[in-house]
Amino acid sequence: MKDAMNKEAVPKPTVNRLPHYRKALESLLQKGLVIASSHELAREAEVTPSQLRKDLAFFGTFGTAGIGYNLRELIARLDEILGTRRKRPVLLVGVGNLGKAVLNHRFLTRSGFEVVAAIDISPKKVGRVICGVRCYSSAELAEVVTKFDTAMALLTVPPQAAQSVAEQLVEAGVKAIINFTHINLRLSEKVVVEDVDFGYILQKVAFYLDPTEAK
Amino acid sequence: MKDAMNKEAVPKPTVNRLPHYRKALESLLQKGLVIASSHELAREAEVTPSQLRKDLAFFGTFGTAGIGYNLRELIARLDEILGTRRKRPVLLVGVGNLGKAVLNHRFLTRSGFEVVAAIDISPKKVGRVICGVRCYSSAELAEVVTKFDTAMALLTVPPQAAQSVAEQLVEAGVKAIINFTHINLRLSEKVVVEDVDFGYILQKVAFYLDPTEAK
DNA sequence: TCATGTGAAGCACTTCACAGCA
DNA sequence: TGCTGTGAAGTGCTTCACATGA
Repeated sequence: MKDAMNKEAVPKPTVNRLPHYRKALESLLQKGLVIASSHELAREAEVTPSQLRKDLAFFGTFGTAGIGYNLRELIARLDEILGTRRKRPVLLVGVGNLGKAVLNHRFLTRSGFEVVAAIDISPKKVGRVICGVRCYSSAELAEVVTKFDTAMALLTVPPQAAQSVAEQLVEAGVKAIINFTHINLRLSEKVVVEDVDFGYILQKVAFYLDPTEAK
Repeated sequence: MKDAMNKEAVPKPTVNRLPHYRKALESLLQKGLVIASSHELAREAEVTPSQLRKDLAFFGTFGTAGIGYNLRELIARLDEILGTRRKRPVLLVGVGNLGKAVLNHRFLTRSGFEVVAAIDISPKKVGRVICGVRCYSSAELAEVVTKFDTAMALLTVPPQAAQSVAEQLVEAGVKAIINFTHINLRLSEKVVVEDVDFGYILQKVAFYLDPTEAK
C-alpha cells in the first residue's frame, strides 16, 4: 500500500466496494483458483473490470501484466488497506436480541473482527458469558474499552439510551460506532458513526415495487 | 407525483436520501413546526438545500415559493413516492435472534411497514405467536405469502438455507428480499434483493480508522 | 500475446445562481 | 422580499482505449 495515504482522498464508492472485492477473492479461492484476471474477479464482485483496476490503483499496484492477480496476495493487501490484518477487537453494547444475533453470526469473524466483550445493564446478564462473550456492567465500560483496546463498538441498546451510551463510548476512547438505533447520534466529528437503519433499507426497497393496492 | 414515472430514471443517490427526508420531516413536525424551508429541512437531513430541492423535483413540485414546504403534506407525498401510504405487509422468514430483533423494533412500523407473519422450521415456534406475530411452517410459505399479500420478505434464516428459501419466496410471488445472510442470492433479475451484510459495514468503517498495532 | 495500469473521454451527480412566483 | 424550481456550471466517478510490461 502507498505509504501515508490520505484516506479522505479515496472516493467513497471505492471504499464501499473493497469489502465486495475481498469476498469475491475468497469465493474464487474456494473454487480452487490461485490467480484471476480483473475480468474474473470483476464478474464475481459484480463490477466492471476497469472499475476494479481503477479502485485498486488508489492503493498501489497488485497485479502482474499478462497474468492477473494472485488471490491470496491480494486478500492480504486488502486486509492491510482495511486495517483488518489482525482481527480487530470490537465491543458490543446492549445484549438484546439484536446483540445476540450479532454475537452468533459468523460474518464478523470471517470479515476480520472479533467481539471481545459485551456491556449490558441487566444484572441477569452482567458477569455471565453469553454466546462466548463475557458481559460487563455499564459502570465497567471505560475500563473494558481500555483493557480490550476496542476502537469500534456496536451500539444495540434501546433508543432512549443510545445518545448517552454513545457519549460514554467516545469518552472512553472508542473511535467508531455502528449505530443500530434510529437515533441521530450527535458526537464529535472525529468519531466515525455508521447508521444501520432497517427502516431506511425497507423504504429504499419499497420505492422500486409497485404501489400497494387498496383491497 | 408525476404520473407513470420511470423509477429507473431516478438517480440511486436520490432514492437513498428519500428515507432521510421523511425522517427529517417527522423530526421537524415533532418540534412543533408546520412549514419549513429547504434550508431548515436540509440541515435536519444533513444535505444541501439545493440537493433537497433537486431530489424532490424528480417527483413533482411540492413547495410554495417564498414560503417553504408544508411538512404534513410533504410526508404524505413521500409516502406515495415510497409506496408506503398504506402500511406494507412484510413477511419474516427465520425467527432466530435477528428475526426477533426485527419483530421487537419499532422502526418498521414507524417507517411504513408491518411484519404480518413469520415462517420458521422449528416445531417449537410454528403455531405460536412470537412478539405479536404468528409463526407458520415452511410448508405454509406459499399460502402465507398469498394470504397476506406480502411483496417483501426479510430473510433471516441460517446461511445454508438462504438460497433455497429465497427461491421458494420468489416462486410464491415475493418481489423483494432483504437478505441478512452473507450468501449471494442468485435469483431472477426482476426480484429486488437488498443485502445487509454486517461484515461489510464493519470493514467499511474500519478503513477510516488507524491500523491496529501489534502488542 | 495477454492483461495490467492509467491518461483521456464520457457520464452522472451536485452545486450554483437566478428567473419567477407568492 | 423570500424561497422555490431549474437551466447552467462544476465536480467527481466510471468507462474507454491503449501504452507498457510480463
